[in-house]
Amino acid sequence: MHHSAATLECQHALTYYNSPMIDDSPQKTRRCDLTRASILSAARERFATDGYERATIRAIAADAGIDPSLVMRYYGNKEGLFAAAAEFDLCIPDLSALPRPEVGASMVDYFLTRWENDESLQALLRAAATNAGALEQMRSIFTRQVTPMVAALCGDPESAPTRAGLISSQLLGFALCRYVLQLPPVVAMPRDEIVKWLGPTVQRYALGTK
Amino acid sequence: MHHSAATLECQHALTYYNSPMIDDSPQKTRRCDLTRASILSAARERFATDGYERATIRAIAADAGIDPSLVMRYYGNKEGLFAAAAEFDLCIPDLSALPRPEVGASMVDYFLTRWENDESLQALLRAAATNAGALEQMRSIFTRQVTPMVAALCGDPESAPTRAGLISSQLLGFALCRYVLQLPPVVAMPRDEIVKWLGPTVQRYALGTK
DNA sequence: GTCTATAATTCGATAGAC
DNA sequence: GTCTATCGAATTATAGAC
Repeated sequence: MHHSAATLECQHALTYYNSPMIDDSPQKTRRCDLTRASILSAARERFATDGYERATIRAIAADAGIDPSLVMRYYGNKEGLFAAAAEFDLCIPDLSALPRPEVGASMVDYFLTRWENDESLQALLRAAATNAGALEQMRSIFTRQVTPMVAALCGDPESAPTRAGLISSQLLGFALCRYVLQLPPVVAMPRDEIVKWLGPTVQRYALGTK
Repeated sequence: MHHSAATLECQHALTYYNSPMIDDSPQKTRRCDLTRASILSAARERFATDGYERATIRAIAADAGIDPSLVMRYYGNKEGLFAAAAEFDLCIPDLSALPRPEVGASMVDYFLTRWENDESLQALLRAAATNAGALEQMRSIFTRQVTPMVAALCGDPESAPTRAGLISSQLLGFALCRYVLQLPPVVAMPRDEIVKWLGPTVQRYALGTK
């Protein structure tokens, strides 16, 4: 589902459009919020399917059923819109409590779920090929979320970045082939088969040796 | 629309400037050919670094030191130019003669060399995120070159497409992280270490079991 | 063969009415 | 708050001079 970026932006809007003295505790959903949410939703879909350059503000506004100038009003410019649409947290769960031999399969399973339920990731991957902001965001997620997770798992701060890079190469590569390139046999693979094939690979990258 | 008039234009020019009776076997390099070559070279570089949309014909022409309209004359339109710049053959060598346990490492080693010496591949990967033609070309390479190679290797026509998909996911994913996303630890990995980590993975995808 | 000039679109962004 | 109208810039692509 759609995460926290919308909420953050809305809070910003609330503090701006409401006098500091007014208490808006009843969480009233205003038309403004609906508009903002529909823009973000349409933006995620367009960015995910078309990439950064081909996703036009006009098309996004049309999908959201509003005027293009509203997009500019709420998000400043196209970069700002993309940043809001692609902002998200991997929310990596704590895997260190799991039995060691299961971490590989668990990671694959978790990332598959994440990919299928969040268009932001696809938008980010597609856009990273051409857009500098998207690229920086992918690097940031890798450094601040994936690498620490792997470090906590393998307990070796020295090899953790390399291991995180290897894991990312396999998981991102699979997502690339399945969701972006849509190679037929990769699209056709059932979920349990994916876990059986990729699980041991990720397991070795995370905890094994060369 | 302007179909594949690119090659047609060239042949037209050749038959026009050479009398049908004249034999030009000594491979005389004409100015026309140099121009075409410099355009292609500049196009590969731009498409590889900027992706399809951001690589403009103007910039490519400027890099090649010629007029933008010449690009149109030789390649018809932007799609035609990209097709010409990204067209290539993986030239996969015959690995079936190798000792079985070495095929994984050999494949990784071969693809690494290919990636580092041919900008077309990077151009194709970057462009595939947004351009339909590039996407179709990647699928074509997968179906007509990678899958047959894997089939010949594992001897099982049924599992070959899936195995080819898995191998592609790892190799393309690594290229994505190293050349496009440029994740620091992945960029820093020395070549022998890459082979040691990815070799067994590819080996298992090609010949092993789940 | 190469270049000049420009047509024809398209898009991001702004100003302002209501 | 939302929409109309439009500007300015960038791009692909064409026509034609030399």
